[in-house]
Amino acid sequence: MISNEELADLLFPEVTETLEDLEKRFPPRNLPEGAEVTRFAPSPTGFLHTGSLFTEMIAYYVAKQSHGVFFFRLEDTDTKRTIPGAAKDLIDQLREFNLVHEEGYFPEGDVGAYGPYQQSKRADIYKVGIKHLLKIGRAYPDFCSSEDLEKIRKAQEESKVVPGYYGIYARDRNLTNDERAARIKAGEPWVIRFKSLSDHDRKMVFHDEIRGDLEIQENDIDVVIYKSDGLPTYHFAHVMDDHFMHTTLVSRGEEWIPSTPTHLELFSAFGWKAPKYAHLPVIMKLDHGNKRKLSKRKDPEAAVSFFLKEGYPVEGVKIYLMSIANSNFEEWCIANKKYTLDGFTFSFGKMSLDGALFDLDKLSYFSKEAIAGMDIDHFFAEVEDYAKKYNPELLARIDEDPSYFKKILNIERDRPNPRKDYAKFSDIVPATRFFFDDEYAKIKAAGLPFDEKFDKAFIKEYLDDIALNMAYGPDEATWWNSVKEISAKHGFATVNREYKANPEAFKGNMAAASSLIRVALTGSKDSPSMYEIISIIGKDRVAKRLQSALD
RNA sequence: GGCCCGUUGGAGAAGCGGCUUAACUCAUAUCCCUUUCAAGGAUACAUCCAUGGGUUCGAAUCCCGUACGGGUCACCA
Repeated sequence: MISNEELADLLFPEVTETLEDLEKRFPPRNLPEGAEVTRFAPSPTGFLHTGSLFTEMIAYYVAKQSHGVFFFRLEDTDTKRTIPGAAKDLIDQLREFNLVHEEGYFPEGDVGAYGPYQQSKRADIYKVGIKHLLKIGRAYPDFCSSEDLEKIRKAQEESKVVPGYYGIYARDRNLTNDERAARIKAGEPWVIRFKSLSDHDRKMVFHDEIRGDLEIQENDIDVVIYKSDGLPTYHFAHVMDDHFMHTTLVSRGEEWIPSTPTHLELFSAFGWKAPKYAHLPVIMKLDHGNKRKLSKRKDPEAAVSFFLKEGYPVEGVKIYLMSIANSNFEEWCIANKKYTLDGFTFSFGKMSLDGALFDLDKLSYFSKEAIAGMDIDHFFAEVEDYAKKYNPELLARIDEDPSYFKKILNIERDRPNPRKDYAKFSDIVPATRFFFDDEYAKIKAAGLPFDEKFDKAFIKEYLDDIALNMAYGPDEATWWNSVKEISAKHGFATVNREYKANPEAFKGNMAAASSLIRVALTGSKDSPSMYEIISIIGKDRVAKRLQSALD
C-alpha cells in the first residue's frame, strides 16, 4: 500500500523544499500597523483594459494611503493566451499614468524580495505547495482527458444536476494510491486536483470590504490546481503567491466572488490566514438600452490606449475613475477648490455596489478641469509629450516655433477662471489651425463665412480701415476703443442699447462689427479673445489678413 | 438551468426608520453676463426611490415574493 508521501515523491521527485523553507525564504514584511499590502496582477493577454486601470488605481491608493506596499505580479500561467510584449505595454501605460509599482515585475527585471513576480517563473515554488497538499491528502492526481470530462458534463446535463467535478462525478477522487502509482508509472497524463471537503448544501460567510458579509454556497468542486503543462491554475497561484508575498488585501473584479469559497478553503487547507478581499464593480456601457461590460471589441474607451492616443490628460482620467470609485470624491474636490487626487482618502465603504456606466461626457468635464488647473509650463510639456508620442501633426506645429505655440496655448489661461475649451490634447490641432499661415490659406480658400447682409465692398472698406488704423496695443481697452471708434465711422452702433432701440439707424452693433474682423482673422465666427489672437499673430500678419480677406 | 450580486432622474450618486418638499456633480434646457465662442452666474429637470405584498404611529431606508440587469459554473484568468 503506497502512502501519500510516497505518491507525492513519485509525482514530484525533484521537489525537496518544504513549506517551512519557503516561509524562511519569504519572511513577513516589516510594516507599520495598519499598512496594507496590495497588488495588481494582470495577465499579459492583451492591452490594458480601462477596468484594469480602475482596479489598479484603487489597489495603488489603498497601499499608498496606508503607507503599505503596492506590487505588481504578472499572471502568465496561461501560456496559450500569453501575448509577447503585452507585459511591457501594460507597464509602459501604467508609467504614463504615474501608477507604477515600486516592487514587482518589470520587463528589465524584477524589483523586490518576494519574487519572482512572474508566475511562469515560480513553478518550483508552486510544486512545493502541491506536494504538501498531496502529502496531507488534500490533493490527488486526476487522469481524466478532456473527452472524459466532456462525457461527465453531458451526463450531468441530461440528468439535470449541477455540472462539475465533485462527489460521485469526481471519477478519480477515490482511486487508491496503488492504482494512481500504477497509472503514473504507465505514463498516463495527469493533473492535480484539490480535494474539497466542502458541502454544496452548506453556506459559508465571508467578509468583503465593499459588500460586507457575503453568504455563499460552499464550493464542493475539486478544482484543478496544477495543470498538465506544469503550471498552476489561478486559484492555486493566487493562494500561494498572496500568502508568500504577504498580501493583506486582494482587490479584484466581482467576477471572482463565486470562486472565493474555493480560495478560502485552499488557504485553510494550508493552515494560512486569508487576506482581506474587496470585489470591485465592473465598469459598464449602455448598449441599446442594456447594460453590459465595457467591451474590448465594441468600445474604444475600453482600452486605456484610447485615452492616451486621444490625448486625455492622465490626471483627468484618474480623477474621473476616482469619481466613479468614491462618490464623495467630487464633493471633496469642490470643497478643496481643486480637482486632484492628492490628499483624498479613498475608502471601500464609499464604493457603489453595481457597475457604473462609462460616461465620456463626464470624463471630458474632468479633463477640462485638469487641463485648466495646469500652469502653462506644465500644460505645454504635457502637450509636447503627447505630440511626440501620438500626434506628429501637432508635433510639427510645435517644432516650427515652440514659443509661438506656447503663446497660443496660453490664451486666456492667465486668469482666475482659465479658458476650458480643451478636453483632450488632440482638440488643440483643429482649434489652432488659423494661427498658421498655410492652414489659414486653406481655410480662406474654403470660403470665409462673412455675414451676408454686408456687401463685399463695404466689408473691404471697413477691414482696410481697421487694419491700418486700429491700435494694436498696449492693452485690450485701448485696442477695443480704437475698434469701436473706427466701427462708428462705418455706421456701427457702439452702444448696444442704442442699436436695440433703433436698429435701422445702424449697420449693426459691435457684435456684428467684431464678427467681420474675427472671420477675416480666424476664418470662423467663434474664437477666443481677439485681442490675444491679434497680439500673438502680430501687427503685420494681422493687417495682411484683414486687407486681403476679400481677395 | 443552479448559485451569487445588484436595482434611487438621461449619467455618477447621497440617503443607513421620522431632519426628505429625495443632497451634490455631469448632461440637457432657458435666462443673465458679454465683441463671438469657451468659461462664469441663475433657474428648471425623480409627485417619488424596479414591482407587488407585509412589518411599523411612520419606509427609498426592515422582511418576503416577482420582474429586470450583471456575474459565475474551464487543465482562462
